[in-house]
Amino acid sequence: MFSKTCEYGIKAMIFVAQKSKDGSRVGIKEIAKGTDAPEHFIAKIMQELSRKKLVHSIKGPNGGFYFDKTDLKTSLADIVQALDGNAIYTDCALGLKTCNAKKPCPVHHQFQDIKKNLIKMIEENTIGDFNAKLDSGKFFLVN
Amino acid sequence: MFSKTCEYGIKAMIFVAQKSKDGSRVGIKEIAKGTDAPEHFIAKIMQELSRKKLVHSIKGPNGGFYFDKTDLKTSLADIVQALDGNAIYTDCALGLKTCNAKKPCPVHHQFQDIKKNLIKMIEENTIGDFNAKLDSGKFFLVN
DNA sequence: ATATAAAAAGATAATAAACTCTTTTAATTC
DNA sequence: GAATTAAAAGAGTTTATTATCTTTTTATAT
Repeated sequence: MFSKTCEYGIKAMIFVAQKSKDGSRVGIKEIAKGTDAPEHFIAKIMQELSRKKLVHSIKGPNGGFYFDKTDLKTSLADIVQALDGNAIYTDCALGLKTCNAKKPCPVHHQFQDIKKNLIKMIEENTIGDFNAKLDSGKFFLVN
Repeated sequence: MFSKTCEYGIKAMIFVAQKSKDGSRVGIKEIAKGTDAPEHFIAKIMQELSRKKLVHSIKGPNGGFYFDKTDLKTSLADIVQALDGNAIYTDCALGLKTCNAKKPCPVHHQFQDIKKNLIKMIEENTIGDFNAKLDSGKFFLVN
């Protein structure tokens, strides 16, 4: 469904949001451990998300990544777009460049329904929404 | 959503089904042109689909790929599974190995809904279903 | 100021996916 | 049965993704 980059990105964002509830910051090593992701790879991903202002960071001792209140409104769609681009919005299931309602590929209409649901879902779910859920201890970021 | 392999595979299967309605066979070159896919690559894909009996083929002059009546009942899901495996059935959106209803990742429930719809759709749509639709001239395999 | 901590940036390496080329095998037609 | 046609199989190349390593910059604390 998503690239590894995106999978790690979503996990990391949820992890950081969770940890930064009390205002503390999270370092790359802690994120890597907490989400079972390769340290240097997740570093690149967080850099990118930071550059795009979906998360904040400060350098130096006691530095790290953190969420501010607006960051909590970041949706899954924002993260997916930042890391995987908008292929999910635009791309035809069969890879046709100009597939649309007027000139549809044979599976266009079937997939439009699915994609509509998927897009709605990732746009409606924000990172903030997951905070409360995770507190219950009923959800997991590593196995 | 799917790999290139799978995109080409679905297009090729629809194309062959279409062309073999009157009992004729379609060669790799014709498939490649008709679906705008790299010739040698689509050859590999058809080989694999043929090995898995989702389409039939015979060698030599007047040979090529063709559908018999049971082949028409092949669903999109069959093709996806043959080429991309069953990741779409089993894989967690965040890449967790043992993510399930009992031990869900934070986005598990959201994605289960989407996946359920997607799987239902690809299982219900067969290649045969597209034949009639394509005859109308309202659908396209190349742009 | 100096040492230290941590992210940012740049460069490189490994793996997998996508694509191509060549040879072999099977079937057909003459 | 020789020539031809077309898929099957095997091997190889290119490109993209994933992952790692090294250096630089920025901030903090002592």
